Amino acid sequence: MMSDANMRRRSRAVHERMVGTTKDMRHDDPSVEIGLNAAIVAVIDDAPVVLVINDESNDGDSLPFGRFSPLDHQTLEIGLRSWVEEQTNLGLGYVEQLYTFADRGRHAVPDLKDPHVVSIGYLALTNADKAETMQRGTWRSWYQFFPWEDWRKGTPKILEQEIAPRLKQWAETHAGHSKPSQSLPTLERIRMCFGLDGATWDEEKVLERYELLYEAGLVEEANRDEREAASQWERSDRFGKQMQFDHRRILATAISRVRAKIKYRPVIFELMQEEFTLFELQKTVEAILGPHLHKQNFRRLVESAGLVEPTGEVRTRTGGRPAKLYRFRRNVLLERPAPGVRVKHTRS
Amino acid sequence: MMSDANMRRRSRAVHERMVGTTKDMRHDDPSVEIGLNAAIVAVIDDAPVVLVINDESNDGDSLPFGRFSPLDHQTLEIGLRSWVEEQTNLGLGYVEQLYTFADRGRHAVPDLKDPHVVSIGYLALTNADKAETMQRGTWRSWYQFFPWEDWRKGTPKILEQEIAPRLKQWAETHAGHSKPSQSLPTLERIRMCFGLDGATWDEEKVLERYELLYEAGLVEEANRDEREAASQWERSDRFGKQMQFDHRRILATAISRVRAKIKYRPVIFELMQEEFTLFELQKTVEAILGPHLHKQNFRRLVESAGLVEPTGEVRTRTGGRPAKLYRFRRNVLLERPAPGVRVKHTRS
DNA sequence: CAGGTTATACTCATTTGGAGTATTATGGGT
DNA sequence: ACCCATAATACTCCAAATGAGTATAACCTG
Repeated sequence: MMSDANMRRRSRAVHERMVGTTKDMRHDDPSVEIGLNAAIVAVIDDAPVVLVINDESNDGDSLPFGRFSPLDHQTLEIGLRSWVEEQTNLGLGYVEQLYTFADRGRHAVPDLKDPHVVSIGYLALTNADKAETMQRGTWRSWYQFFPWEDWRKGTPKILEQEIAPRLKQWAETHAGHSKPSQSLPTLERIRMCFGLDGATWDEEKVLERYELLYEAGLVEEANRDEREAASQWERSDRFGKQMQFDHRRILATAISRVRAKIKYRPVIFELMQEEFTLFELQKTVEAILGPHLHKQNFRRLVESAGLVEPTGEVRTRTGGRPAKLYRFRRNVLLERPAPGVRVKHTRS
Repeated sequence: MMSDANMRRRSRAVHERMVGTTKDMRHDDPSVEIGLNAAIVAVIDDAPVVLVINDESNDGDSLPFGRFSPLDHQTLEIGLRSWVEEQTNLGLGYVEQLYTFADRGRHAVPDLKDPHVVSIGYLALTNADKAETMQRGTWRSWYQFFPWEDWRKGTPKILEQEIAPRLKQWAETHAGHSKPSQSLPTLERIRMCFGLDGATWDEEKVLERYELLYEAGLVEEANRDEREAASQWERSDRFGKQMQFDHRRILATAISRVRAKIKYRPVIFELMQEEFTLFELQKTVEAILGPHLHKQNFRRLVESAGLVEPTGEVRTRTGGRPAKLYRFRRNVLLERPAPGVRVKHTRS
């Protein structure tokens, strides 16, 4: 138990310790601001979409973002929910923290008189129902920002035609320039990230792929941040639409996270309406992961895992035999340690 | 491409946007400080240990922590590595961000004139070799802070004797008081978290368990933070040694993360020395997860996954037949999409 | 009511994973 | 030198999980 006096003493101790550890540091730091950014994801008409704020700026869309004020909100997440609701009239259900960035010169404003921003990325999942009440902003397919992630019509053309050759060229010209922290030779990293030359495509490596393209200077943001001469590149969406600040990186992190998470937690149901057919569920999983699932086995998987239960109703006009409707069995949480849609890909 | 003028314009836009979204917020916020906290983990003599700073304070040990200064360090991680090295003379290998907390009244200092602290937790892994060069701080078994996580000698006594009855009692007296965000009834949460009444123990739920004990007021930090009357509890380590601030929560997050991660990424080798026997490897995995592995199957798993290769040498004086030495095959990273020690528990 | 279409059920071969038995190579005592 | 406790390693067995089909059922359209 701690008295107020003790409390205060502790508080001083904190300060001394923290300053003590930074004796070589400058003390006239500009104040730091906390920025919250949300990648709000839904699946609409079998397409994975993210909520973006259209901007007149020519740096592209941004994710909804705002400042966190410690005096107004008890926790980061409460702050996030509050201003998202305020801005877009969209109540968030599932929310999860992604990552905190504070890179200087990457997303912070270079003018030192401006406050330094530490930005905390969040992932939120919602469903088409709730999405309808949304006011500001636009739902945009996330493949507009990451066209190479879209395997719905087979291997994306951009991969072999643009990305692979350009990355390899870059790797050769910059041989040995790879950071020491990167233990893998650049060519191998490229191969692994993009599943080239027989390596398997790992749909979870969204962030790694974006970072690689960034390093290679292929995404618009890299040039922007480098402030290189305007001549080198025409502004182009060839490698996906750009976004403001480091928002495309945050979105990449978000996609990586959802793709990984639906495999071991039943978060996929955050994206579904209350009742759904198994095929609708499959389509939603495929929208997130890529369309590689075997229909019959998917049914078996979901049913035997006890993730769903039939409502008794059916959905007609499916084009064929009517489909039974199901709902999420919230009780799985009580039975299984880590229930998720543990899909593995088919070969074909 | 962006001119400097554009850059500046963008910078203003940022400011307006961010202020715009916070119109109802107070603007005299105290400046915010960024605190970095590191849970530096190793395995020494088959025990999982964490580096703590001994403190004269009666709030217990703390994790190494320091302030992040955006002007001195390019990124958060660079800042972290820099002061850890400075303070402990320990070079960090594997480092991974855990979570960012900014809860008011929980780890922040309550006096508003003190700066608000946003604390970012990191996990770092190192091995006994490197650990020797360490200067300040002490290696302490993490089970001192979480005795109920220690299943090395069967089900921990504290679980059935102390935790289960007290939690259930708490759940009954506080029926219906559970937060709306928690959809599960409290009793069910307790059951799931601690594997009671037939539920399976999930070694990854370290954070959930700690949070539950915190909510129930059983861990020392809860009383400290609540500033309740000193009479209710004698200061006691019954539910694990306390730590300063929210460091025990950060450590819980770290343990959860390592326990999950070794299953799908080969991070276990960060904790090993260069050469090791398969049994040493198993002991290390067990130190992290709990000792539930079947020796023969563990070998099969590790070898068939191609995670290791024999060095050709053997280790004698094992007490029996000499054991072959192995080293980590870094090439697995090039072959398998997500290699890790995918252990599942045995029944017995 | 035929034919197209989708849902659902069922089969089969293979792989994976848990559990146990058998064999081999040391070191320590006698 | 030999016995044996001990640990390492090899091998077997069976059951469950998984990938990939084929077969059947129930709707809609014309």
